[in-house]
Amino acid sequence: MSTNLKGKARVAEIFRRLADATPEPKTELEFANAYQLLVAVVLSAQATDKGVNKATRTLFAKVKTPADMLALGEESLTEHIKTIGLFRAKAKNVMGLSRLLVQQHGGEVPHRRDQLEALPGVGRKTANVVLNCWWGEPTMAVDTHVYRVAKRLGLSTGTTPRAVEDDLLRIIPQTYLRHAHHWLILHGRYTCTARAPKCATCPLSDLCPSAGKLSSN
DNA sequence: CTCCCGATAT
DNA sequence: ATATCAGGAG
Repeated sequence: MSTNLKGKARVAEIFRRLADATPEPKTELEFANAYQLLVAVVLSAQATDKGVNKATRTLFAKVKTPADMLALGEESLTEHIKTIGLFRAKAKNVMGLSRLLVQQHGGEVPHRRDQLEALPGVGRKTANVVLNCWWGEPTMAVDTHVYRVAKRLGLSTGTTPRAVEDDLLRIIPQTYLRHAHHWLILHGRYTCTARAPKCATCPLSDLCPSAGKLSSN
């Protein structure tokens, strides 16, 4: 952290650089509509996007709506997602949320946090992803990457995803909020990795209090 | 807090 | 071999 920037100026510079590197960041999950996005995000818990995409490529060719999923059935869904971790619980949740979407939301994905979080397998983080990725709302989904990167960069000292989310929403300039969570995810996935962060080639190293420390925060 | 749980990177 | 991967429910 050699660059002499502090407080709001340092935070702004961090996101200015991330924005410069990836002007229009987007999720690496593959989907063709809001329902498929929701399912993909539920399946992505503790799994890689690549692994989820491999499974959903064949699944989403057949299943485009919650009604399609009910018609497919849990047994068949389980077969499609067997290569993804936690597949039994996820299959049950996806069937449950699909049933609820048909019964209570006319087969549509609700545009409201409380209605999203009422769906089985959907918590705050998943709801935040759908609200941001589909409707472009300035939410901050705190996943494993965002949590790690935010703490290493000293953007938050929170010890829960919710605390980190609140800190980030407070300190990130409005203009960057819409894309902030994708920037932090991409940075965490490819540069500020969990085990061996690439500080030597990191574009933020001069702004980062953890640069070169090789801990895991 | 524990459980869920296969694929991949290190 | 084992840490990690777009977490959530009980």
